[in-house]
Amino acid sequence: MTSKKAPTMRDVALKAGVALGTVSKVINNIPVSEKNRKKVEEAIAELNYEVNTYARGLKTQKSNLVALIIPNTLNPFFATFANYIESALYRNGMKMLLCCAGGIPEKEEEYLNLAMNNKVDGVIALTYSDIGKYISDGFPLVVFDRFFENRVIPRVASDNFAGACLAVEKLLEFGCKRPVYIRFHSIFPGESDKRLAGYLHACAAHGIEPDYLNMIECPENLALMEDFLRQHQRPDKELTFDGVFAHTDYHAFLFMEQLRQNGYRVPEDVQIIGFDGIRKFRYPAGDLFVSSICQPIEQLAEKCVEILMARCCGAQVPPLTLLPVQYRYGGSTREETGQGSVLPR
Amino acid sequence: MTSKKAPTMRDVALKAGVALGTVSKVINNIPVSEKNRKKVEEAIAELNYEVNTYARGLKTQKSNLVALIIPNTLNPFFATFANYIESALYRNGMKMLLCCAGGIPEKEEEYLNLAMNNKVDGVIALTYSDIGKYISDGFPLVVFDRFFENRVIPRVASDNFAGACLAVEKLLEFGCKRPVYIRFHSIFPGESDKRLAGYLHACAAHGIEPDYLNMIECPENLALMEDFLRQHQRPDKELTFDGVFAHTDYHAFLFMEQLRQNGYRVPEDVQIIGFDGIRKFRYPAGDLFVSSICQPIEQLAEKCVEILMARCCGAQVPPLTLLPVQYRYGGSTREETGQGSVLPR
DNA sequence: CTGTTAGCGCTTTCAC
DNA sequence: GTGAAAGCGCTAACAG
Repeated sequence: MTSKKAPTMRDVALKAGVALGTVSKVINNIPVSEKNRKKVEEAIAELNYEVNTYARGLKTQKSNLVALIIPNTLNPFFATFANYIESALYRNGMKMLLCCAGGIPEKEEEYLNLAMNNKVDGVIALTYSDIGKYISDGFPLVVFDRFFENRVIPRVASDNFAGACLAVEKLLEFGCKRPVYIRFHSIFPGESDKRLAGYLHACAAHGIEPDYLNMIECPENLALMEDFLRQHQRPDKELTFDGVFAHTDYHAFLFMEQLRQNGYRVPEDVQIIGFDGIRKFRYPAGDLFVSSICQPIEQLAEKCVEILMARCCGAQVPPLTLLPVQYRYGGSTREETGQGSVLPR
Repeated sequence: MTSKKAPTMRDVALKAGVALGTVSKVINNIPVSEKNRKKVEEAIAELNYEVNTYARGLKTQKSNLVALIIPNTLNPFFATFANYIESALYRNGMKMLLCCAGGIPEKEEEYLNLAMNNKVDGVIALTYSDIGKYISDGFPLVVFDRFFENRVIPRVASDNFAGACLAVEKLLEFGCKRPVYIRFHSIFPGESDKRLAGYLHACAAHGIEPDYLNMIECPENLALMEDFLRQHQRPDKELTFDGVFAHTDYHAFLFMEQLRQNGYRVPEDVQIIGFDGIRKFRYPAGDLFVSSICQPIEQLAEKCVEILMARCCGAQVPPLTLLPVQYRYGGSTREETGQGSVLPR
């Protein structure tokens, strides 16, 4: 089967006793007499014919391929995002080329080039590197979270500002008096930077003195958290804070472990809320690691695809689309109704 | 940039003042006079020329594309596998088309068809459905774990038999007297079925009466574990087992939680070893959920790609390749040297 | 509605 | 070495 040469449109035309163009029309759903359509369809079935994508692509300059650039799929957030991007693309008749660029700028550039040269119809990027310089306006690209100066690239993100406000408000609602923020941010500007603004805004709104760790994400995360902890211990070991909003679930989890190792109880002594909504073992059925402001990963992915499709059709698309986040209980807060892993819908 | 038509080989030839074929030769590294090569290379650089993959594919019937079929990337094992497949393919100059088939047999079939019709150069599949009937021998396919009757498809898997033996031996080494096995298997035959044989073998070798739960993976996992627990409680609530080898880390984790909810301590009262080596938040840096027999996911992925590449070159490849697994401490055993998340290398 | 035909951009003969 | 030319399989434009 593999060894034999695949049948071409010409073979189908011959077998059906019609012209090449007629076969093409049948395949592309262009009106053809019922009689001929039947004949062609039969011939196609008999020969097990399938269109050759190269020949078609050469002609149409369309591939029905979209490249997704993410750092990796080792991180469950990226992996989940990729999963839903693939689903959404598939529903749109597209296939996904996955690029795990993980810190290799040339690899990102290469995939961007694929789009430049019409090998893929578009690119969706969730990337932490300086992608901006490679692309021109009008390029079929949609980015998640990241902001590129002087570039008009449609962006999709969660409402990070509202999410941070929500985190603070939930902590207060559950009895915290002094919520702090532990931030480990990327060096690249993006929507997630607004978590800080949201935290500050919520503090101001509730008359709370803001207090936060503000560091660039680095391998010394743990040591920095340790320092932060020490600096907030009174001589009697009591902490000067009773609530933590962490930049991500990962940081929330690390800090929770650190607090527990130091003899503090979570959520009894300190309540913690993370950001992202990462699950144990499997999204979305698994339990959260910590109580969290959950990003609507599936909807974010769908929105990226929707916007890319619109863009490819030449439609006007909004420069920034923000999707709402949601608080969910995950064991690190004192909310007693807790239903950690209940599905979103 | 995107709006302008991409330069073709003809443009390069014109600019360089050579023939079309000469440009082609330069691009494909076929000997050409130094003078002409220079001219062509300059023209390419100036025009920012890139070969058109469709035209090339139409001619050569090669795409440098490989499809990876997995159920999804929501599960960290699959996601990690996909990540390393992508890396390995990239090192081989290939790009990865990702198909999350998740229970949609038609989707798998469709991607398999891509290979049938030379749209992709090969397929790697980690799938739990009846893929066997769609493929013929000689097809450029490599599968992970799964076994297809009457088909000669190269397979790659972990050494599940040895892994199960190792689990039992580790439990015994750490002081267990009665290790049981909790198995939730797929309905499709594969190498992971050999975990049962391994468990039985190890029991026999150490004069232990085997005792195991043997169920098909289903939504009632938890209830079945609950039943198992009840059936192994003496009237005084003491358990008739003191060690558990679980089919996967996920099942190990669920059972550990259930034991704890029932007042048993892990690892003090019961020690548990899972299978897979799933990490919290991120492979391989994150902590294990439980002590585990870890599959060498990266090496497995690399081996799949290596075999596929060999296969594509028409080389003879082994029908089954088994890679060694490794025990790692993850908190659910009484090994005291415990260094849970130390990297494999 | 149907059949014919001209390329899409490339690789690969084949003479030179 | 090099250049000319024949397609790869398809779509789309055109004449019938």
